Amino acid sequence: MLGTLRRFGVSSVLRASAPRTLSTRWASQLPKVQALSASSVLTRSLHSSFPKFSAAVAQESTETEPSQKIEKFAELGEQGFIDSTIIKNITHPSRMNLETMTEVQSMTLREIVKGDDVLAQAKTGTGKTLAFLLPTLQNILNDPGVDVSKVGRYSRTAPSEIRALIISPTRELAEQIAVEAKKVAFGTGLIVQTAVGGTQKRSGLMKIQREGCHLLIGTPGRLKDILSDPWTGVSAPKLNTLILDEADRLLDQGFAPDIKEIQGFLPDPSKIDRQTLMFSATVPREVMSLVRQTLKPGFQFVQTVREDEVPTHHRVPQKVVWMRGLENGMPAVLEIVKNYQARRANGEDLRPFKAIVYYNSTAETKCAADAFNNLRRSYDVGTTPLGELKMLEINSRLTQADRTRSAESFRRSPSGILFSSDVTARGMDFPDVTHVIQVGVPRDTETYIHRLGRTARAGKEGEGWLLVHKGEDVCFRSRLGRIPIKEDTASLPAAWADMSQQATDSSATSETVSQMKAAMAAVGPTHKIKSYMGQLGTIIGNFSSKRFAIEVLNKQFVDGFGMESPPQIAPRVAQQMGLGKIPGVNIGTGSRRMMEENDSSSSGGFSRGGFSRGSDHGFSRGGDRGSFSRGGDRGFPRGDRGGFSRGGDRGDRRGGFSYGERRGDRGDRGDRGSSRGPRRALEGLDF
DNA sequence: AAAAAAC
Repeated sequence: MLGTLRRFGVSSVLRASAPRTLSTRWASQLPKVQALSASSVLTRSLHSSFPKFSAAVAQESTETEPSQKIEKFAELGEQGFIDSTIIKNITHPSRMNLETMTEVQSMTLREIVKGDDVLAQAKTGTGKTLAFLLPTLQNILNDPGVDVSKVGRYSRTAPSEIRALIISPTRELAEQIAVEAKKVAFGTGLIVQTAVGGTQKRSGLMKIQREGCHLLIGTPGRLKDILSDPWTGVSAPKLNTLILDEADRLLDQGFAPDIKEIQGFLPDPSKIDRQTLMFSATVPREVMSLVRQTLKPGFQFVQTVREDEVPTHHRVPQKVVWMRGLENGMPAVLEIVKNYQARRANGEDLRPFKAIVYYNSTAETKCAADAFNNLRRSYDVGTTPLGELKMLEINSRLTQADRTRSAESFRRSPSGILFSSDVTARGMDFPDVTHVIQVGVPRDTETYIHRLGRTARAGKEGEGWLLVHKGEDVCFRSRLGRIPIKEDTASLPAAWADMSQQATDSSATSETVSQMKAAMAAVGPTHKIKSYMGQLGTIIGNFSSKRFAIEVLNKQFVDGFGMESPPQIAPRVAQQMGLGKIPGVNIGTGSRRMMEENDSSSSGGFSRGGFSRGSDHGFSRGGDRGSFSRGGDRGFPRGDRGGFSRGGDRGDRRGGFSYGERRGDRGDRGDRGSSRGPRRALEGLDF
């Protein structure tokens, strides 16, 4: 277990009398406040798992000015505290061109150089990456065992010289961190390498073997792969620093086992003392016990987010718009674009429109990207406000090459729209994003916060939009009730248009709706079916009843996608989801066949409503991998899908009687009478 | 049937 790896750290004295059972291991320690340094900033040494601990330290003055001393990078060099080459890389105008440290950077620097374990929470876009890279690279330089000298132009570093490992939840984020690390390390002789999935394993390994490695950055799967394989020659016998970026994500259900396994491949911390660093903008209370088990007792908890504050930016106006139907989502997005472009054309001093549109499933991103591409083609490219916008798409079902291309293209582009799944939700730094638009209630509070954080970075402005079906208002309130989101009932009439009717007037909104309808009609039927099924999986519990949810999805399929009738759901799937007796559910196996036929005759055959055919590359191929459970349930007895449901949210348990019941929202509901307390803490403070 | 992440 994670905890055992940490038990022999610095505080082994404290550990000696601790009970060995997991549940009580840390509970015997007393709370202790170590530092409370600024009105808006907290640093604490955590020893406690006692609830209500935060009350003891909540003595900061309520309002304002960050009394934290402003620190310059240059001073760190003058003091001889940080290597002069590193400082030059950071400060030189032709390089990173940074002058002053951000709060999180200056609050964690000395702790990390000292060797303490640190959990740091700071808002999105405030320089967390540099906060852990700078001291970590300095620590490697300080290590007397590290030789950065060269023979000619060749490094003498071996692949077994890895001193620090950084784990990231996504490939693109790992690459982004590596780019920044190489900038900081330039000219120091320190070697930075990456290990992520979707790339040639062999060539990556050869590069590490040839050049050596001090700092390795990667994603869980590939790291596990190469560290567990003795043939790779890549090992980390001298590793003394482990960094979890987006730590709460890496410690949640999906990733924790991988992280645990990776820790098992690292040197025994009782033999080689290891520093562990965790960074994130969100630290929900659910992960705190895992944090405590993974960090040394007495670790520093640095927060630059005030206790009573939700970790979103006050700079970002956030709006929620209620939609009449799910089919109104795309017209509403189009209306946001048009409204903004009209204001720009009117002479308002606005930056070029650069937006990320988030969906909860990959298939939705595909449908939206295809539809907007259809629409864009119908404009005269480059001459109209919409035609000049680049339409891009990114999700995990694309090939890695396409993912990289989209991300790079969006990063470089001054304007455009990126239709994205949650691959880009965390950590990604696309410069100058003006809008973050989220369609549908995000799966949890943290997801909302991180997506929103793709805008208003590094002191810039931005705006946040959330488009939600009116029937999801209860779900919205329970999941996002504490976030300062304002209702906007005026800006987007397209969100409330009745799309079952052909518009008779000639208003701008009617035009927007009919344009979008035509563009959606031309999207391939396979994508529409997958979108329906994808949404089925994510939103059914958001509505007050399954019947209601099905009705809403069917309406989108017909009135929005322009399809004849709702897609067929396989009987077994329907039963699994407790949809067997729900009115409106179209039970049958026709959808699969339809998609397979459509996929195999790849160049169409379906009418595409006057638009040129959208490119199908990548998606349909990848789509076969996991969706629609082809062979996915082989080996499981019927009705037991091996941990498919998280427990408690399957409606079919009670013989299909599920009408009116609602899913538990992963415990963040507050009306369940559970012993977990009223709700999870956004700030991670009131644990 | 629903993000992500290894071949």
